[in-house]
Amino acid sequence: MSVVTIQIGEKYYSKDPQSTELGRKIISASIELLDQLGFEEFTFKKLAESIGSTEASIYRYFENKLKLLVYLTSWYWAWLEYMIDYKTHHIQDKVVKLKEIIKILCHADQGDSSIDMPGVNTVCLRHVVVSEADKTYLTKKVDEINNQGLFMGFKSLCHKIALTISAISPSFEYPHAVASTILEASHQQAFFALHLPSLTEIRRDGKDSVENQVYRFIDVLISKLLK
Amino acid sequence: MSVVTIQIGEKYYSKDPQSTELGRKIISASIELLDQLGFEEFTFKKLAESIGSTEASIYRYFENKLKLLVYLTSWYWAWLEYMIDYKTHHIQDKVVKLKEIIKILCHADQGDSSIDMPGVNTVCLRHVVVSEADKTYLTKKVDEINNQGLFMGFKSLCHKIALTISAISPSFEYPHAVASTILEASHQQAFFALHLPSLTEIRRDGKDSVENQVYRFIDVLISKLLK
DNA sequence: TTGTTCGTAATAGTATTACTATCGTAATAG
DNA sequence: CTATTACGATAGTAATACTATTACGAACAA
Repeated sequence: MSVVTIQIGEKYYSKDPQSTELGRKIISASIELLDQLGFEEFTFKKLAESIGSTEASIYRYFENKLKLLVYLTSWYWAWLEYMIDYKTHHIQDKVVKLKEIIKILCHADQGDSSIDMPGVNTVCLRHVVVSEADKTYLTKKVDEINNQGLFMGFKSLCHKIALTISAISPSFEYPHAVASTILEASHQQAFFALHLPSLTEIRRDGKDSVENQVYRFIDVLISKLLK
Repeated sequence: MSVVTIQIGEKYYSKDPQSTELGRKIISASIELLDQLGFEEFTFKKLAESIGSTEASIYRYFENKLKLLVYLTSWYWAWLEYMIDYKTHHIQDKVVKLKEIIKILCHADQGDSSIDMPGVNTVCLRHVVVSEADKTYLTKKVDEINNQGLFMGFKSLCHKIALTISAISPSFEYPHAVASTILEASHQQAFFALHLPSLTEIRRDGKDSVENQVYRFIDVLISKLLK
């Protein structure tokens, strides 16, 4: 059990939420409130109430709720990438390595939570990312946010997966496209299993967990693709 | 060149927008305004101004802007499914048929727009669906909307694709999961090519159109998967 | 000790959004 | 000729997404 701090660059916030008690409360409370309410119903006023502070105080840390969501998702991507490095750096066989990466992406390795973060409920954060992360880029502000470099975390993770794909199959022409597709699919299929089950074969009431089923689906997909 | 009317069930609206002049203006204007502003900035007030009507009048047709978006996307799915039927019903070879379906999904067949709709700018609508369609289900209201049967169009399209996949590869265990994945990927990859190009190999400035490149990507994916 | 500065938080205010409710009138249907 | 519907106009409400101003408390200097 190790404790790790994930640093998020200063361009994500107006004031570093990790630097003060109030800031850390904002982060942990916002994760739980976003999970409960969803992004649309979530407001800084409700967040302020839940931690006994005020709206204006929260605006000192984050410009608006979209920026806060971008911060949280970036934290999540950085955390995933850290776990991938930590758990796969020793693996020589590239095929085995990719399988392990997919397992981490799908959270199919929940059991051995060898990395824990103080003040961050990673289970809640995962729910938030599954349901809300796409909203960070499905907005007219994409280009603006992208120009500020705030999608670096996602790009970096995608590139890491793409590199492993290329190592297995150097002639394959779509490593990044496949990487971004499986990243998105790992969330979508889990979401569909819970809310729109006729869109997937993954079942919430099976003997196996949704996470494991999603892992096996993506594993089949990748295995056949790179054969 | 044929003219077709796509019927949308009455559970989608308070008053049928196809039944009046104002209703049809609401539909065509909302597609262009959603394309311009994005879902977040889009309001019924702005829509009313753009067609010289009032907010209250629009509320007579749609409960809220999410329901309007659900209506528009359902229309889009129904239109895609109609085109698939129209263009592939005669194809015997299931592999060829699936390729044709994918071509239609990716809009790689834009050239021969043999089906046109009066009052619906299908190019704009496609943009809106690519950028906004996920928001119809990425909300806390998913289950409510789903219980009202408003995702039927998407499910039906997904099922049609899944059936073709099963016809090619009867033992394959994830036909629906693959169908929903490629449906989503066909939008995402096009979006990434325009806004986050480092997430994909698809390029907007290539010799080939984005649509054609997306088609070839998904075709490679499916071909290797079902071999 | 007193005063100044500084960061932070609470108060209050604004423009906009997402509706709802009521009323009047023109067109239309029976 | 009457009853309905369709629509526009007006008004109003609660909440949202912010912003500007003020008040407070600790730290440091004179």
